[in-house]
Amino acid sequence: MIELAILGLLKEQDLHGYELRKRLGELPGVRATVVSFGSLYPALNRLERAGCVKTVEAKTLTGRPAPSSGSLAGELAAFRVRHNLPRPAGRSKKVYGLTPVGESHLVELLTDPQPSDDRTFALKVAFFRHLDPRDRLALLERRRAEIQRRVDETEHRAAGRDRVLDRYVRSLTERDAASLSQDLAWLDGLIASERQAAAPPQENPS
Amino acid sequence: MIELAILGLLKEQDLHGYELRKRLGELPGVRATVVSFGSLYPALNRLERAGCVKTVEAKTLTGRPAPSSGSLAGELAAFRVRHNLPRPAGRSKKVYGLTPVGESHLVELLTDPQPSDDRTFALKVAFFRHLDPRDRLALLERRRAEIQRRVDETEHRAAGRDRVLDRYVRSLTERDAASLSQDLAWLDGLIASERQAAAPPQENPS
DNA sequence: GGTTACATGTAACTAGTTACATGATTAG
DNA sequence: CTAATCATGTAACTAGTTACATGTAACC
Repeated sequence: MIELAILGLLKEQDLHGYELRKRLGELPGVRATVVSFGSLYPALNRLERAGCVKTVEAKTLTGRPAPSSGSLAGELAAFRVRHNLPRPAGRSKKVYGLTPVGESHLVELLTDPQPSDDRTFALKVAFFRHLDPRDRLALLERRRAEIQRRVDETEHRAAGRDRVLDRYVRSLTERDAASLSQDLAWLDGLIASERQAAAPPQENPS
Repeated sequence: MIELAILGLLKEQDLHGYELRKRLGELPGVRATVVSFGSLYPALNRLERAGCVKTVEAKTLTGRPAPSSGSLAGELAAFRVRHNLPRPAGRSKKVYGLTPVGESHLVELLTDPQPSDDRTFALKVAFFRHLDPRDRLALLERRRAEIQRRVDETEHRAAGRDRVLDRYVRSLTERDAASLSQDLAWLDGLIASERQAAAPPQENPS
C-alpha cells in the first residue's frame, strides 16, 4: 500500500517525506488514506535501498525546495534570500525522486493481477494516468468481477436463509447491497469510458 | 475487532471456534468480515485467560454439539448414536460460552466512545440488540458526526483547490462523496427509528 | 520568547496474515 | 480407501500504529 502511494506520488513530482504524507492525505481513497511518519520514513529508506527512489537534493529549508505546495514557506524563504538574511545551516530536507527501477516497480504494482483491498484499489485508480487504457480496463474489469462476486455471495446467503434475521443485521445487509451496487455502477461508468478510449481509431468497418 | 466479534456471537449462543468463524463470515460488515484461524484460536485462548469466556463442554464430534448450524453433522451423529455405532473418543470440540465478565466486557466494547473503524462499527450495529436504545442512539450519532466530518473535509479541500484535478482523482472524489452521503442517509434512517423507540411512552403532553 | 508547524527518524507494540502441523469425521 | 471437510493449534511474518527523541523555521 504505502510503497505504491510513494512511487505514484513521486512519479508526478519529486517530494520529501513530510510533503508526501500531506499529499497522500489529500488523495480520495475509500475513507482516509493518511499514513503515519513511523511507517512512511522507514518505507522511503527501504525503497532507496531497493533502488526505487534516490535523494535528489538535501537542501536546507531555505533553498526553495518543494515546488509550490500551496504553503507559503517557499515564498517567505525566497524573501529571506533576497534580503541576505542568515541561513543557519538548517536540518536538511531530503527530497526524493523516482529512479527507472522505481518507475518499472510502480507499473508492476499497478498491473499486479491479484485482487487489491479497497484502499489499494483506490490508490491504483488515483494513478491511472500512468497506465495505458488496456491495463486500466483490465484492472477495472477484475475489480468489477470481484464486487459482483460479493453481491452473488450475499444473495446466495439470503436465499438459503432459514431463520429470521435480526432487524439490525438486515439493515446492515441492505446497506451493504446498496453500497455494492453503487460501486458496480461507478465501475461500469469508468469501464465504458475506458472502452471508448481504448478503441478510438475505429472507422465504421462495414 | 476479533474479540468484539467473538463476544457478540457467543452472547447469542454457545459455539466452538470453527463454527464461530463461519458465523462471522456470514455477518454483513462493510466488505468481508472473515478472520483466519490463526487469529481466532489465540483470541479465544486470550479471552478464556481473561475470564471472558469459558469452555462449556468438550464433546467429541458425536455428542450433538453445535445446535443446528445448517449442516447435517448433528443429524448423522444422532443416527450413529441411535444405532450404537462406536464413538472412538474423537478429538474434542471446544464449545465456548460467555461468562458474566465477558458479558460486561462486550457492553464495554459496544459503548466505547472512541470512533470505530468501518469494520468494527458494522460489528457493533450487528450486535445492537444487546444494547439499550440510548446507547444505540449515542453510537449512531457519534458515527454520523464522524461521517459528516469527512464530508466537510472533502468539501473544504475542493474549495481550496487551485490546480486542476486529474480526471481519475476527480472520479474517485465523486464516488467517495456519493458513498458518504449514502451512508449518512442510512444513519439518519436508523437514528430516526431509534429516536422513536427511545421515546415511546410519550402521550401528547399539551 | 513562546507556541505552532515543519521535518526526520527509531523502538515497541498491535492486530492481523500465511504456512505449517496434526488429527477426526464424513462421503463416495 | 481416499478425498473433502471439520477441528484446533503454533510459528513466522506483514504492515501498519503510537510514543518517543530531536531539531529547525515561522508567527505573533
